[in-house]
Amino acid sequence: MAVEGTAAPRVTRRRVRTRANLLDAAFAVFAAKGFGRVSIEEVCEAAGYSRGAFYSNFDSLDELFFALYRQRADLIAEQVAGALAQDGPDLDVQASVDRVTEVLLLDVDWLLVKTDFLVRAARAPEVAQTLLEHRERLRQVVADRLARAAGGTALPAVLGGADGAARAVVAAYDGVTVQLLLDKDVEHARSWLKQLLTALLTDGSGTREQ
Amino acid sequence: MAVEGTAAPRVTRRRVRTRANLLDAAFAVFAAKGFGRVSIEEVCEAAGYSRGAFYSNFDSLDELFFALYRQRADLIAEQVAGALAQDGPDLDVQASVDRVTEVLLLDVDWLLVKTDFLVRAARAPEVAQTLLEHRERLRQVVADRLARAAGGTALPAVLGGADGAARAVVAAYDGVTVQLLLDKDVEHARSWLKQLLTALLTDGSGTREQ
DNA sequence: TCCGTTCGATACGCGAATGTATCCGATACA
DNA sequence: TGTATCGGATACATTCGCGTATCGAACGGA
Repeated sequence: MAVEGTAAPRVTRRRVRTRANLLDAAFAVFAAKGFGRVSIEEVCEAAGYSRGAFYSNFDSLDELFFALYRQRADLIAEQVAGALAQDGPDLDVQASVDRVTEVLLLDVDWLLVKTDFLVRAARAPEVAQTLLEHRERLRQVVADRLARAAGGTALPAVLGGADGAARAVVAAYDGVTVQLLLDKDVEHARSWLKQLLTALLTDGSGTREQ
Repeated sequence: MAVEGTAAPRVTRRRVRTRANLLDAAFAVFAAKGFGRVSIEEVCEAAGYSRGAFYSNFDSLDELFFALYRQRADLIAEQVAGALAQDGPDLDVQASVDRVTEVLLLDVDWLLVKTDFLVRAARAPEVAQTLLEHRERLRQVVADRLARAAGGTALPAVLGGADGAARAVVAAYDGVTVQLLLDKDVEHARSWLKQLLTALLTDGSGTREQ
């Protein structure tokens, strides 16, 4: 027996597939042309449906975009958490940095879409809320990892503990992302992010120049 | 006698004013609604002109946006250069960090427009070129300043000299910008950027925690 | 002040994208 | 397998923004 309070909407199998297809197509189209330059029809065409299917599943392009972001953001969050959880409690930070870097700078298309979403969020507080929550989740995962490792490696006090350091990690990620979006050099971005994170999370004792 | 090779286009005074007004209005409208959601007519209305004036001065919204970006970006570049040049050759980095931070995080509207421009650049290589050049100019100014101060304060070697450090400064700026666009807390962003830059440009010797 | 040029306003036609209303085929369940 | 419901396609009206062509007024030089 369905335990739902309201009338059961009869969970159709086809609907789920269609919705997923629309989301996937939207991701590709948004990445290629940018959210601001995409019409509903383009998404439908890319997914192999007509506009009727779209309006049956979403109210507006904005709503689809929002759903798309949540879907992918959750996925990334899981991957990052996975990359950080899989090693022991007192392993070196360096290894974690490497693994997280691989995950964060895996897919340029995602960075493109994410930046589009940022632009939207910057002008819509309720959208910004979602993005902030996602970032907060990521930050928390990183902070936990750093706190666990704090026994082994010391953090620069200027940042204010594992919490501040985690914030710095996110900032570095965002900063490198910007450059990557312009020069499209993923490998360079990766190595540079590793470098940045290393500089931030370890102090430079014994290796300063001149 | 006009020394121009081609026929003199008779530099009208009114035209200059109109163009400037359109650019100013565009800045306000773009900041408020985002480039992707602005029509030519909206810009004209905000400036107090009709579409005829627009098409007499620009070929497309893209062209106006491009012109707008160049104008403002040059302005910022000058301000930053000024903030860094005004102190002596061997003054402490800290003072420069403070002054530059004030300039860079002065105007949220500019950050909004700049991010819109980034999104466009990410999908149009020729636009990206302009943005990269602007960033390169900024980076160079910072690198010069850091090189001058290198005698006084040591830089963490992980970043690879003044050049790498300058790159890191830009990345930190971009990273903090993202957060600022979401929470709109300019003061917090400023103090945090200072903190980040300090952590990046000085090593943590003697002040690490635990 | 007069005149030729330039600038910007107005009016028009056009195409694209939207949202809706309706219809037919697919699907789930008995 | 029959049937009621659901999902997506099609067709339509409408709105919106664009680009152009034309006209009157402002401007700058003599």
